[in-house]
This record gives sequence, structure tokens and C-alpha cells, in this order.
Amino acid sequence: MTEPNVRPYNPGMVKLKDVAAAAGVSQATASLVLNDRPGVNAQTRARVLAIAKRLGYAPNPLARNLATRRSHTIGLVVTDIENPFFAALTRHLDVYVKEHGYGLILSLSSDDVVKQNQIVEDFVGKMVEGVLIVPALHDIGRRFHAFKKLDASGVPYVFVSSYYPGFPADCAMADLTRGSCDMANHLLDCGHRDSVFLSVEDDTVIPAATRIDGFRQALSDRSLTFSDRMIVRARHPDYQSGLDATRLLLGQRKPDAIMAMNDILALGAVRAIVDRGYRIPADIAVAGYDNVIYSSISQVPLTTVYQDLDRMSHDAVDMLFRRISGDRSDHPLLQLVRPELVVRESTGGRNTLTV
Amino acid sequence: MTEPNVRPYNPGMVKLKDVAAAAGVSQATASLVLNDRPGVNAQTRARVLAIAKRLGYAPNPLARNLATRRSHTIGLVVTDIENPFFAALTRHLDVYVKEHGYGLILSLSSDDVVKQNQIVEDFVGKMVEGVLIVPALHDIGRRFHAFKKLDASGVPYVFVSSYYPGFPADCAMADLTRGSCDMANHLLDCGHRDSVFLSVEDDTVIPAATRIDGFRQALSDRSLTFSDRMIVRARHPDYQSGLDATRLLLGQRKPDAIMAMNDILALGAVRAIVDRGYRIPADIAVAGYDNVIYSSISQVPLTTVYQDLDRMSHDAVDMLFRRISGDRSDHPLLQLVRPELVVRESTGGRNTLTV
DNA sequence: TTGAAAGCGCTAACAT
DNA sequence: ATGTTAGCGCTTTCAA
Repeated sequence: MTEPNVRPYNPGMVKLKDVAAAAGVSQATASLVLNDRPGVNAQTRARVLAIAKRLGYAPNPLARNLATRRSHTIGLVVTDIENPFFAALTRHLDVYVKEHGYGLILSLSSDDVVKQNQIVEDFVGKMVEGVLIVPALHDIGRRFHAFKKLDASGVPYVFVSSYYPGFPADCAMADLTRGSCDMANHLLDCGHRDSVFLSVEDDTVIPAATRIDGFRQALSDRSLTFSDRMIVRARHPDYQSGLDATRLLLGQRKPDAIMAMNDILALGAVRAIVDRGYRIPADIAVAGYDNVIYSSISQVPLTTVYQDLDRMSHDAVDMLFRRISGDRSDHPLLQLVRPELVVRESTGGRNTLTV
Repeated sequence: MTEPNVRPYNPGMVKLKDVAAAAGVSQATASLVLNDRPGVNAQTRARVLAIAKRLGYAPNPLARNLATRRSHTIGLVVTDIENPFFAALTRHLDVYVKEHGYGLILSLSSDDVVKQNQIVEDFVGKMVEGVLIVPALHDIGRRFHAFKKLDASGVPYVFVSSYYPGFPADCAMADLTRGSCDMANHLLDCGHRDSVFLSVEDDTVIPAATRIDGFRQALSDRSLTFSDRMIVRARHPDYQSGLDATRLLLGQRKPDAIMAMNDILALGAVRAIVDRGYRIPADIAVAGYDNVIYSSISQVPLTTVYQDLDRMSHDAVDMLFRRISGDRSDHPLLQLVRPELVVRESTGGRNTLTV
């Protein structure tokens, strides 16, 4: 904790008052001009503009925001920016938010619900006009209640890529169940009868639960029975956790396929499998989810599910701005994009690098 | 461009005035209490605290920042968050900044200098107390001049991972020349005499120039001569650009090794090489830089250079806070971390997944 | 078309 | 120990 002893303040900054004075008009008039709003003489307008430019005037957004109670910025919380899926999602969201003429501020929750809530409250304090949330999943059971400050503030928010069950709010995401069902069917088509689903610790969270649903559905469609031993739980949905969980699993038994919740987890699984001397897909098939670029350039190219990130981001930003524009209709919207199976070598698809 | 027609303002928010009134004290006293500063009776303090809590008081940071001209936040601009190296860097910076009790706001420049400058100016407006810059590289020749607003504002900043030549400012980065020299030597040791360095369009930028220096140095140490045809230029330092540039190169000639500026570029090269039917490293060896996780799990594990991200982030944040704390000593600091060669299969190292 | 003045929510001298 | 007052830099009624 450093407590700086000087204030980083530059008294040389030219302010509205200076411009007004130099132009010989009132602050009010100068303000009108600089926000180019009607009701001011063309002459004066020109003069003020010129002066402002010459003086290098830049408005102080803080002051402006305080006065208008509008910040023209959107807050985004992301769990794990090192997951390329979220990195790409972030980039797309950034683009769309900026298309609306808004700025984006981004903060990382590290998959920690408590941090996530702090971040969101901080956003409220910074007077963001809307919040985009890529929900943290870890250990939410005991710690997730609601977004009290956020709800109280009236700042609209939408979930992206996932949401919290029993917590009604707008959300843009992919039809995970469907993608998962397609994947499970693909695995079954390949003849795998002893598949394992690689999930996260708490598999009641949406990204896990929906995919498990798809998995079960595929089984039951063929009158096969689902059992809990088909689920293996990684600590977090990241590489290291995928590696660890799979190592543990393989120490106990060898399934004939591993279907991971996402590509990064799957890549961790690949590593564990290879380390142990098994071949993919001959000994164990592996499937991921998300179609991140690295799934195609992995040691063994990964069968995966593509989600239209661009579309999803567009939907999310769209929903958010609809709310910001005053739409307070009570039914939370759920905007689903349709997933698509991408078959590669890891499940015995052609040995190809084709995207 | 959406222009919302309602203001997302919640008049129900309890403010300092309310707390003061309810507690029967002045705003000043309430303020002292809530910033827990000395000079107020324990009784009153307790009462105010209780009231504040009961009322659910939360300070308005905007107002506070405006009044104090301190925001307790640091701005970070990153070029390409989809590059895992920068994603990891971002995470580390986030951690260290928060350790100082500061918040971090992150914005993406997409390797565009103009956007970068806008972002930085925006930061100044938001009254960040310091700025961390992962410099954009694209097309800076014609467009990079300086950070006028930033310099004028007096807000300290430090560059991370790279800087702008001829532009004196603090910087925390790796000794790129050394890492590159080590790598070039490794390639030469492997017997490659026709290596190509995969750079970016403008190879006078630091990340390119320093590495090229190392490359030349290794050559000249063995009395080999450097020629410009050993340089190939990708548009951006990203996957697609690496793929495109390598495709183009292979359409013309086949070198015996490609040494890329970073891992992602190298992964693009791998793809182009494999697509064209060459084997790695038998026909063409490939080397990357950064040691991102994906370099080890690539189709062919990549020889690369490790940079201590954690250390680098620590250094950067440290330098920044030193400045924030008032150190205005004029000599820009350059803090280098020592790189380390990581040999893997792509240059004929053992066929291993060992990190 | 323009200006005076109040206010956004908070902090910080200066009095008391 | 507490209250009064004057800002921070901007917007926005309301009058002129």
C-alpha cells in the first residue's frame, strides 16, 4: 500500500472558465458552444471555438459526469482474460460499445465472485451507464447472492456467455445445451460408450449444467443411462485445472473419450493424456468447446464447438443499450446464438488443420 | 450511435449530506469519519458510522475524485489482448496495481497508435494517477509524435514490454536483444545458415529492432554476414499475419529456419509451413518468443524465449508508483529482465512437451 | 442570444 | 472536536 504524497494535479490545465473569459462570454455560453448545442450566435460560436482550440481546452470528464450524471462509459467484468475465448469476446464487445460512442472499462474478476461484486460496485461508483458481465463461476454456491448496489443504482446490466440460474437478467449467449448435445452425439457416433464430461467444481453453474444437460440428452436419446461417474470436476475452467483433473482421472481409470467444457480445459486434458503415453484419439478421444484458435493448432487438433462470438457480442451490447435507452420491460431477455460442431482429429475426424 | 433519452440516475442514492443530517453532525465531520481520519470524537464517529451503514451510504467516487483530484486508479492500454502474452501481462499488472490499493482500467488499442493516443487522453480526463502503456507498433512512423496531453497533464506513465525509440520514458521490459541473440546462436548451432527473421512491417520499432540486433550480432560473432533478405515482414504481430507472411515467403523460397518475433507469429508460420507440406524441423525449423502456454502445446512444440512476466509487471508497477509518489528525477529508467532460451521440438530439440 | 447563479456530491481550509 | 464556507469544473435552469 503506497500512499503518494503529492497530488498529480496540473494547475496549468485550461478550464471552461478560462475559455469563457478569453472569449468574453459567460461560462454558460461557452458550455453551449463546446457541446455544440443550438441557441448561440454563429459569430460567438466561432470565436469561442477558436479560443478553445488555441488554448488547447479539453473538458474535464469527471466534472462533466458529476454534473450530468452520465459517463458515456460501460463497465465490463471478465473472469479470465487469459482464456482466448474471453479475450476475443472482450475485443468484440469493445468494438460494439465504441460504435455506440461509449467508452469501455474492463476489470478482471479471476473467476472470483467476491472480486466480481467489488468490481461491479466500483463501476456503479464510477457512474458507468451499463455493465456487461461475464460471470465468475468459482464457488458461487455460498457466495453469490445478488448485485445489491447494482440493482439499487438502477444501472442496467447484461450477462454475456452465461448467467446465474434463478437470477433473472438479460443475457446473450450460445445455446450451450444444443452444442453439447451435438458433440455428445458425435462422440457416440464414433463409438465411444465410456465418455467423461470434464466440468468444473460446481456443475450447477450454467456453463456446466447446460452442457451436462446436452450430454445426458444425447445419451437418453439412445436409451443409454447417465451416471454421475461420467462427470469429472476441474477446479477452474483453465489449462492447469484441466491438466490436473485429467491426471487424477487417468490415475484411476481410462475412459474412451473426454468431452471438456471448453477448449482450454481440453488442451490441459490432451497434455495429461499424452504425458501418460496414451494416443489421441486411438486410446482416448478428446473434445473441446469454443473453437478458440489454439484448438486448431494444438498438438492434436481439437474437435470443438464454434460459437459466434461476434454475434453474441453484438446481441449483448444491443440489449444493454436498449435498456440504457429506457426500456425497462420486466421480462429478462435471453438471446441465444446457434452453436456449430467443428470436427477435427482429436475425435478421429480427418487429420487436418482446417478451421 | 445511440443517444439514450433517459438518464440512468437514481435519486434514491443516499449521500453524505443525508448521513450528516441523520447523525446530526456537519458534512465535514461526517466526511472525516467516513475517511477515517483523526480529529473526531469516538462517540460521534461511532454514531456516524452506524448511521452510514444503516442508510447504506456509498460515497460517490466521481465527486470525491473531482474534489481531491485523485482517483486511485491506473490506466492500462494494451495492443492486443488476444495475444496470450499480453493477456498474462495484463493479469499480472492487475494484481500488482491492486496490491497498491489502486484500481485498474484497461483499454485496447488494437495496435493502432491513433486509438492509443485517444485512450491515453481519455485516461487523463478520467484523472487516472498513472498510465501503463504496452505500446502499439503499427504504422507508428508517420503517426507517432508524443503524448501531448499526457505530458501536459503531468500524469506519470511507464512503458511495459517495449517503448518508443527516441522517446525518453520509464520502461520495464526484457532484454530482447540478448534473448534474440541466444536464439539465433541456437539456430546456428543447429546448423541453420539460411534463417529468416519474421518481423513486423516497420522493423524500426523496439520489439523488432532489438531482436534483429540480436540476430545480427549472433551472425557477426561467427563472421557471417547479415542481409536484408533475411527479414520478412508481417503486417501485425498476430497469428493471421504470421500465416500470411509465411505463405508469401514460401511461395518464393524455402529458408531452413524461421525465427519469429513472437510465439503467435511463429504459430502462424508453423501453420503455413505444415500446409505447404514441409516438415518441422526437418525441412524448416521454427522459433518463437515469449513462451506463451500455446507454444508448448502446439502441433509441434515451439522453441522460444521465456520472459519473466511477473517480474516485469512488478518492475513496471513499481516504477510507476515511484513516480506517483513524487519521484520526478529526470533520467528515464529502463528496467530489464533477463530472458531464457527454451528449446523444444520445433528446432530439433527433444520431442517433448516439457515446459 | 446571453448571463447569473445554483447545483452535482464531495473535500479542505479556516473558524469556532 | 465540530461547524462554516468555499471550492473541484462542469451543466442547466431561469432571467434578462
